[in-house]
Amino acid sequence: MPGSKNVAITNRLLTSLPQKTKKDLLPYFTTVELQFGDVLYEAGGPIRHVYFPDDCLVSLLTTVDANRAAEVGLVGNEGMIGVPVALGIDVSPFLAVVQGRGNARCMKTADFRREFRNSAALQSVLFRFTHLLMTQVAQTAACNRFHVVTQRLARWLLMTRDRVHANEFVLTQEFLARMLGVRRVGVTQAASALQKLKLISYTRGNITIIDPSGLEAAACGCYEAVKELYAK
Amino acid sequence: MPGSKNVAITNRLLTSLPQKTKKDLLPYFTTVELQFGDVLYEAGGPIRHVYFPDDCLVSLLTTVDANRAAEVGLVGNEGMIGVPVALGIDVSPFLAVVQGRGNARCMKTADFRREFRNSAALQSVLFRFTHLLMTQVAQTAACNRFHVVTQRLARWLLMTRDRVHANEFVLTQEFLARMLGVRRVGVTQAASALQKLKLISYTRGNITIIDPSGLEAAACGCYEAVKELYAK
DNA sequence: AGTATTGTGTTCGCTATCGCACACAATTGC
DNA sequence: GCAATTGTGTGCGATAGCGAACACAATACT
Repeated sequence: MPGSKNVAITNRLLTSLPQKTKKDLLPYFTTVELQFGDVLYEAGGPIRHVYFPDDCLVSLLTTVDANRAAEVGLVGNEGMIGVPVALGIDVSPFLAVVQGRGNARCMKTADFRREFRNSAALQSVLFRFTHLLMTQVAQTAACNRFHVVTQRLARWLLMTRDRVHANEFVLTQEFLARMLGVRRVGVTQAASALQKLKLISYTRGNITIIDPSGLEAAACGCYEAVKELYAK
Repeated sequence: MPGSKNVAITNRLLTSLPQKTKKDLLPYFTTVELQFGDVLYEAGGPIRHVYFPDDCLVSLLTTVDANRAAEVGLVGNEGMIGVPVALGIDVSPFLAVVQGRGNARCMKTADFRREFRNSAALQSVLFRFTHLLMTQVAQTAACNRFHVVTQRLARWLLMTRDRVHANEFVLTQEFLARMLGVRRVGVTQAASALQKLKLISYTRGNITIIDPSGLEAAACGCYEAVKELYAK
């Protein structure tokens, strides 16, 4: 944990806080650079720290057995990792894995809990985010039920785009398969279909969104449904 | 809303509250008898009241389009309908439909919000339930992804059993199909398979669980995973 | 009693996805 | 520079679930 404290905070939950609240919190934060694949919480494991992403991206996965898991939530700088703490719980139901490397503000759970109790502003912001996350998870449940891989892949790419604020990101089909809970081959086929439509292009370990609005059309309505809620 | 105020409260969130908190709340409650099919909230609609089921059962559905929806949560007397209110939101992301008739305690959202602010005990209990609901929804997302209809049906029957505290309930395959987000025929086949295994039996509009533990074995692990969490 | 409605069972062809296996290309490490 | 590893493409048969259509049984209506 390098002591680089003077980098600007871009996490939107934090920036939306009143100055005073932010000042109170700052002393407890450390800045960490999260790496691709870092596991922040195991499923059913303790929540020792909470994280506010600045420019990294974290996936929340629910596991059904040893080698099967599906992403149920995706959190970037619009949110926080460790929502259960806001609800008084310090065990994570999810496996939280870093999907896009970058910085995050990190705080010990105990410190956060104490500050949280004392700040109505912080509570308000976090409860709102908790609600959004719940909605996102629920939409994913329905989406998993009804939509085909190509649509879900398109949705996933768009969600990621919104959170990393870039049209290009580094990830393998193998990884995508894990997130979507499908075979790697399924991703190859879906991605290849999207590429044929000139919506995306990809090379080894790298995907670029060429036509965002076209991709939206190829995605299921779940993307827009959730996006609209986040917009508020 | 008949003024039958002197029926014993059996909702477990309410019974777990300290006497004083309960006393404070009571004046604001009315007892309502919810009927099968009653819509408590539309998806995206206002939350005008919150409900604490005594012996009714409510399904939370996420819709993906006009005629497709899937159940993402099931709430009986262990919970509350209107969780977003605890998070400061008064719009429901879910369609909330009464699935099993019975009584519930009902309170105006505004009254509840006020009492909620003033009671740490109430907050604690409800935040814990919010967390459980989040977990349940997430498990459903993964379950929808990986498990076959027969397993999901078994899971659903067991979850319902736990919430109505009975082995027999009134519901049609058509209804089950809506909840699980599959064709009615899919339910017929799954139910018929379970019946052949002597785990359940059913007649027109009526299902009986014959062998609960056998049914657990036929269900996916999602059932137990969530049940264990609720047990605490 | 007779009719309409509702609930359940069955069949048909079709598609998405699965699991598996193998080929090949690009990158990494020595 | 060569071998090992990693990422992607393709083909195979199998299967779960889909949409649609139809048959029949039980209940409700009048």
